[in-house]
Amino acid sequence: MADEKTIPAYDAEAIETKWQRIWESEDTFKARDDSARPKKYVLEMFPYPSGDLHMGHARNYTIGDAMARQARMRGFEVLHPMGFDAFGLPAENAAIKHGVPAGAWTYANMDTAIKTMKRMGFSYDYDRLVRTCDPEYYMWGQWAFLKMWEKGLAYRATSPVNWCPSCNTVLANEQVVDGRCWRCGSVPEKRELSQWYLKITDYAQELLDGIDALDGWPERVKAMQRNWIGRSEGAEIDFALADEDGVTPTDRLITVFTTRPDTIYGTTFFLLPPESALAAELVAGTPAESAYLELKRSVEQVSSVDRQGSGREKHGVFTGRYVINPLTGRPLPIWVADYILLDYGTGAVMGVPCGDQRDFEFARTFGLPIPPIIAQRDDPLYEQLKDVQDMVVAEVDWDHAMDAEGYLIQSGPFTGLLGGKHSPAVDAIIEYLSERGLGRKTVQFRLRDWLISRQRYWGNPIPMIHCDCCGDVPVPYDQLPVLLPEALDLGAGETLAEYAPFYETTCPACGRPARRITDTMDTFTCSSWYYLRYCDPRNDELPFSKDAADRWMPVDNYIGGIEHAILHLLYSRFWTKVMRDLGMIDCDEPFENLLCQGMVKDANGGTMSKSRGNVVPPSSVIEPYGADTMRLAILFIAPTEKDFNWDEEAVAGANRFIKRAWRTVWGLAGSADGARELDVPSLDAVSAELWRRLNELGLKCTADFDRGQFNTAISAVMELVNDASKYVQDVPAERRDGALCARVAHDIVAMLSPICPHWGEELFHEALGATASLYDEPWPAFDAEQAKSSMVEIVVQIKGKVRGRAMVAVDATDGELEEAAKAAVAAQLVGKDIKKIITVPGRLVNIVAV
RNA sequence: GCGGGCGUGGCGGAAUUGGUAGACGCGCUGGAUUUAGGUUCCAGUGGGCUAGCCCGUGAAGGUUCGAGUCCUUUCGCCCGCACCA
Repeated sequence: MADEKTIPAYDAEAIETKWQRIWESEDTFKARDDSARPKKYVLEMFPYPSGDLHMGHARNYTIGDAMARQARMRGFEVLHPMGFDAFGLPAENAAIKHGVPAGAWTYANMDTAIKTMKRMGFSYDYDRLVRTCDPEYYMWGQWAFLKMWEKGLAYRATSPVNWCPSCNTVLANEQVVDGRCWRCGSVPEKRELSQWYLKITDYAQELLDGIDALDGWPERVKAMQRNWIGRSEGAEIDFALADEDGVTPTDRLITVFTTRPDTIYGTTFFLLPPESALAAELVAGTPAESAYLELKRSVEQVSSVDRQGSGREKHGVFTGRYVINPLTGRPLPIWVADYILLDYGTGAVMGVPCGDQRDFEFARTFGLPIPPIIAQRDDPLYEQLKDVQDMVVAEVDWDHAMDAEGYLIQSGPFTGLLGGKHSPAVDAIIEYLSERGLGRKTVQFRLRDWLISRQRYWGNPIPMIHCDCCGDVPVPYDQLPVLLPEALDLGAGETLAEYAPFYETTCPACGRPARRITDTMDTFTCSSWYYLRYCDPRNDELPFSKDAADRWMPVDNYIGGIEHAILHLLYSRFWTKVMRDLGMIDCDEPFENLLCQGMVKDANGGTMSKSRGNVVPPSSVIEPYGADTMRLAILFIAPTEKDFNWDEEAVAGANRFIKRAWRTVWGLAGSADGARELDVPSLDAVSAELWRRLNELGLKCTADFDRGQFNTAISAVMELVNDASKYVQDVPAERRDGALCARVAHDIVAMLSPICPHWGEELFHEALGATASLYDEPWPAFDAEQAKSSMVEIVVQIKGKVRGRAMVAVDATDGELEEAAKAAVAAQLVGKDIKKIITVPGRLVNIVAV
């Protein structure tokens, strides 16, 4: 019998070290490919090894670990792997700064991080560890590139790209955030370069459609992806370039894209972007040329940051040339304007000042006419022009464009139709244009192809060879991997492009001397499929076997930061679909449920950063309190998806609870009677109530775990610990039910163990006498029937206001409920007329009386 | 401008389908233990007053026997995208 004096002290460090050693030596968390249990794949976004782990990692992995451990107890075969996104620029920078090879720096950091992961007690299957900078991993990225090359999904093209002058490399569109480099914050320059791309646009429609089925993803992430893909329905319309006389159409057509073909009768000018080759050609040698060149130059000087914002003043130059409006036959002056983008749509726009705010502002700036072609029913113009097909009113006096729905006026045969996005007028005009070969219905995406080449050393080499005779030739599969050389002297500024032992080779097609491509792939290519490699991490014939991937995929629970809402999560969806089309897997969405955990801020709500000096390192909590307290605090302070401010008091509170629960379990264990089965009918009233609470709170805790709502799961266990400790305190030892004590102790330990695993194992073995791991133990079963009490307190309302309470049998009939309720508030019903009585069994009775 | 989300005590936050608002914890107040501090334990803790009633989930309406929850309007905040035609 344990009393206060014999309960061992809670020594977190000793307990945690002990169990970490046992789990490791017993392979407790190995995922078995041949298990008959249903699978669950729990995954946290793998870290970049830039040093030790920080609080954000600790939170991310604690959430995943609690899920993984609970899933195991719930009978799943759990795959819970970890790895490192190990290529990237910080390693190169460190190499240059400290003179250490990038690889050595990276591997040392990974070792540090693994130590911390183990110290936190995360239940990873370390046998499946993946490091993206290992040749055994990255060669399969090269393999995938070659497969995509064969399918036409990888290609080389020359176009204006974002060049980061500080990182000395190009960036993908997705990596330019708010007009700045996602990593270093520099403003990228536009450069015309030959670069390598993956054709993610081939999957634009499928990537968009797939979002609808991602029920387990947060709305905001789905919204961001939809936004990024940016589908627009509209029409392409061909405008004939006019001869130099400005009125005679030539054979040369310039096509525009518009979502509002219904407004074509309101077009009064035609727009090209400053970078347009056509614009340069049109003005060459004309009086407009110098003004055009000046505009072009000024646009190049303005950064893309400053070019943003709809309030910006618009600049333009008239080229002196015209196109012909295909429906009205009227000539339209061609202007070059700085608000037109070269790489969206067709790079040419019809200017409709009446229906588009930007065009409106442009027209006002340059004195171009703004004829009304759309009006709402309550607009006087509507009455005046609803039947007028010809242009009668050539100018409006509005102060902004009318871009809402309205009825077409002065619009030829389409006058009177309802116009707007997806309107009858749009359909009618597209049909009219199509029949005459002047235009066609089309869909535009904002999504661009994924620019994957980087002019950096520490990355996965693109497995291509350039031969002067044969062009770009793929490295044969049997020559993979293209190894990244380790002998480069980064400190001296040497690059792959200058390192002859790497780039000198022969052409696989003709055998003549040729040069390897010295660009490496964007690190996001490495992180786009690591979750597939975990399924079969040591395969040396394929990136993964189909059997293994089909067994484990999709990832059931994916946990990580919101910062990857577009980049990583979109690329991974794309990669998965490519693998599916290669016949490598059956599934076509990699992540079933996505949880974006909130940030850990400092005590004042500020972002933790080294430069601010407000970083709370995980070790500062582990050392005084232990990993279990840290895990408990992280999960209890706030719901997983919300930001929280680091709170030293709350951590101390978590430690207080874990110690109290420790004492309570030992106290219960001291009264336990392992030999006897729990006999519920024989329990006395106090014991029966504890039994009922165990079932009630156990059910709540289980449901909260299933929803990933750890803060309330913990609060349910806290309530149970409160009740149990009161029981031990109030009931004399000889009157406690030993079997009940054993059961309650066991269930408290089991329910808290996904969160405080070392604490759980120690109590399970030392206080409760178990011999096998707690994680081979099934999650406790609770019974909804046993959670009910025989009597229940109901609320008695009069006209919806609480006026009294009554104890009734839980299975009381409506009539009994009414009688009990009336008795409880009899005094307040005197002289009143009861109109109606509503009864809600087990909850309340509402008496409507006046 | 477009899209997503959120407003509940001093604080973090609870509240399946509309059914006792504020679970659980932090903090605070009082008490016990203690030489003291800390620890632990007990009691209390939304606001108001005339002390058993009134008011209370950003605000105002509505539906309902009954609204934090549903509907309408409105205010405030956060996040993402944005000269995308």
